[in-house]
Amino acid sequence: MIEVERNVTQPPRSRRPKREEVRARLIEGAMQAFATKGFSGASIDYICEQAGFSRGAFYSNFEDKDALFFEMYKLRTDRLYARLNRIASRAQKADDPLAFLAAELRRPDEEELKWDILNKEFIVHALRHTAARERLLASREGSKARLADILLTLRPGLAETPETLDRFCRIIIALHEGELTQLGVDPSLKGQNSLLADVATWVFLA
Amino acid sequence: MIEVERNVTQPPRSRRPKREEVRARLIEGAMQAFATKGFSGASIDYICEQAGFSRGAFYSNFEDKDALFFEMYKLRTDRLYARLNRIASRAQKADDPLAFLAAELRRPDEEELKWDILNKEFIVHALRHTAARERLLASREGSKARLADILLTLRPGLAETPETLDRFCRIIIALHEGELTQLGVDPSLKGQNSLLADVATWVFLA
DNA sequence: TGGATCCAATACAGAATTGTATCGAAATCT
DNA sequence: AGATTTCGATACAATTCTGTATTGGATCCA
Repeated sequence: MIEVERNVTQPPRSRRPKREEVRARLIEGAMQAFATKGFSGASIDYICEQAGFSRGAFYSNFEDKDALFFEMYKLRTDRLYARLNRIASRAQKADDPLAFLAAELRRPDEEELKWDILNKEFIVHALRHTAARERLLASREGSKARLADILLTLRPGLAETPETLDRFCRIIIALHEGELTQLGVDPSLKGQNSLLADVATWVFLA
Repeated sequence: MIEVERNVTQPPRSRRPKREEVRARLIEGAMQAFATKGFSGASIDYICEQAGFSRGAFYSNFEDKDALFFEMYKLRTDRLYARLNRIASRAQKADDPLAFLAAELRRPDEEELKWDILNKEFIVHALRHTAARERLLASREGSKARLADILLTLRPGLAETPETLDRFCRIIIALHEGELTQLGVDPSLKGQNSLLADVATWVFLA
């Protein structure tokens, strides 16, 4: 085997990734690994392989697999929040904000479906570990609050009945997650309309 | 150590459990094990421990962990079907069949919540393994069909629009599963009314 | 430039897990 | 009863996984 010659003219561009990048790539690799093998099924070795590092990098950056799992979930949550905020700001300007919201929440990106596996993975994990469950609960309460904000911009009247508002949020979340499950199990449903949209129109009519 | 004396008068009652019982107890133990540790997290050793047998019993009765997992899920499905059939027959006689159905589906038995973990566990597993996904899909189509039967006894008119009927079923399932998730993550919700009931009344009003 | 520091890679020990081979007691058959 | 079959328990070998200790090259600083 002949070694590929290095480009000598170029400055010795940092051949070692920054620590932050190593962390980020490990988290990315963990997403991949957990999505394909599940939390317990993904060995630390396998995660590192996905990320292109050795276990040394892992143990230098994380306490153990749990820690990495939590960081991964946190990242996922941050992105979800960002997305919700984006939707909120755009929904205000939309012609029919309601339809816009339903369509937007539905959008079954491949990316979204992959994340949904991670979401479910974290949920089953949380159902077994109290610490994780409390984190999950807090995170979900955060999402719900953001969703409530969105609803309030659409129907300001709901502010008077926080009880009902909360119920609406829970219904939307339940429908959304339930629909994602169905889509995951039966990909042929992708073409259909969103269940959420159906119910939303009915409910708001009533 | 002094050996405990045996009761000599009693007939030598069969000291070895029947094969069928061994199988059943292993499956029961697997439910326990998968619910507490997850599929990959539950070692065969641990499963056998829960069931009170050694690995010899396991390998004598099942090919591997996957096989046991499928059998367990099958059992779960059978029980769910039985429950749905029971609900169906009782719903027909109820004063307000609709409310009855919602209340019945909701009922957050401890047992039901524990099964829900197994359900989710199987779902995440199925999202990763095509063979499992197809089994799961078939099983869920079965449940949906049974649910459709129930709805038809309540609203015979729906038979004319199978499209809508299917949609109703999917909505109910999505709401139900979504609500179980919320209950699992936040047990303090147990006191509240069923989301399903709310939506059901609204929808059927419309 | 030279030394100190950082940090991912590697080596290693210990534990856990899986699957198979074997054993022996119990059940069944003749 | 004696022989045979059944089947769960045990022993064992091979593999995998985890966590720690060590190493060596890259980076930073003076």
